[in-house]
Amino acid sequence: MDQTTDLTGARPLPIAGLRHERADAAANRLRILEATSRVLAEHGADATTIDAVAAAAGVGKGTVFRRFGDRSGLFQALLDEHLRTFQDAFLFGPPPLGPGATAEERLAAFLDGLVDLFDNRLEVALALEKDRAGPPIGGYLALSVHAETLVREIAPVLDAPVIAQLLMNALNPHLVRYLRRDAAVSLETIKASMRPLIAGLARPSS
Amino acid sequence: MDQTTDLTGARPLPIAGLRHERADAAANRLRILEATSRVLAEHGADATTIDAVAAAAGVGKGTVFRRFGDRSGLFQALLDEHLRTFQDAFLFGPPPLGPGATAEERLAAFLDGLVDLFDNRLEVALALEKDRAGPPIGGYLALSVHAETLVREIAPVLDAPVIAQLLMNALNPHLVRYLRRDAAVSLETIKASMRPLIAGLARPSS
DNA sequence: ACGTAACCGGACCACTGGTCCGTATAGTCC
DNA sequence: GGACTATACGGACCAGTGGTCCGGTTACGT
Repeated sequence: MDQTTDLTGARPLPIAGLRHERADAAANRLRILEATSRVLAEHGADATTIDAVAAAAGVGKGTVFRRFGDRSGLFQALLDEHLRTFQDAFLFGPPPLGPGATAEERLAAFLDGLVDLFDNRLEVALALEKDRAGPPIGGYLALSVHAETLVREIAPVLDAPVIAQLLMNALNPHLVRYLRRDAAVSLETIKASMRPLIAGLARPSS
Repeated sequence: MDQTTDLTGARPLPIAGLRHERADAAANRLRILEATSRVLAEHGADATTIDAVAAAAGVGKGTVFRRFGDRSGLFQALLDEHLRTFQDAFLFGPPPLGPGATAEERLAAFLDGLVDLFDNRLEVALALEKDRAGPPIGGYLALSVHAETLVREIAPVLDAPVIAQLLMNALNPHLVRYLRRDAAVSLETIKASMRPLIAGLARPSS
């Protein structure tokens, strides 16, 4: 995906067909992403409007849209940064998340990681959730594919894509927030509660 | 909850403390609910704004808000009508949904029913989803409680409320729409894919 | 130094949920 | 039937939001 390695994490351009991204444009992208993080952390997902982000970044709102296309694109870009770390971990990292453990262990670790991710980056995930409508997009897609692969490996006979979707859907940011904040459920409990859901995959269904 | 039996299904008043609901008011509530159904069916959840509903009902938009409080309240009232049937079925109806089957069979039937419900009343569910933020409300609450009871019965040792939430979350209207419409997955496949998720509840986790 | 393609800012637009209040009317009591 | 009042009605109005547009600015290759 990246053709030029860039320590800042900025990708060449979200919109294709252009040669260079001007230095000021790149700088603004960074400022915007950073401002988004800040506003999310300080004021929460609901208060993080594009206007607020633009103001915090000291930039016109037109600039935000030009850089990221639309609201969804902004949060996707931000979340993708975090997702990339997670992705590396489950693709190339040490077991049980990475290769080297059984598929079932890996799936459990993957879902645990997803819980942690939502807990850490709750506001970003919530903000993104607001316009997401069903189909997994952006960084989520890679996660889906991974989950699907693991499910298929555990239970070749079952309909892996659907089960993977169901499992990933069970954990959504809104629910994590509710359980953690309002129901005072610990992360460990949430993770432990996911286990029985995958425990039934291995045995052939009756 | 209902203190006066009313064949039309209209409840006394959404807002407490008042004696009678005037006849014109009751009639308007019905017209609004009916118009909402129609608009949802014809134009989809996204296009179903309060203005559109009010216009379709031949009523001022103020009337809609007075009757139902806010957007969420309108769709909740509409969905609750449908949920009530489902509720009766799993509380008092014949097995496997109603009492008389094992808890595991009942849970499976319950989730199947939820899939059917989302499939039948997809647009209402989607419209409601738009403002719902985490905690189950209105009619959903009763469903949660039921699911929780069944889970507890199957696996007394596990954290039933959390697992119940996870299971119900796995099935959300957005996902059902995506699977059905874009991924061309059959209802049967979705239902079948939920089975392995509950299959693991019974056995003590390792 | 210059020309141009790329970029910027913020005024502007369309649309939405929600409020408000002057007017109309159902229901009741005489 | 008439009058009185709580209740309800309608739609103009408001504030907030995502997204567009374009005149003016600036980076950067030549």
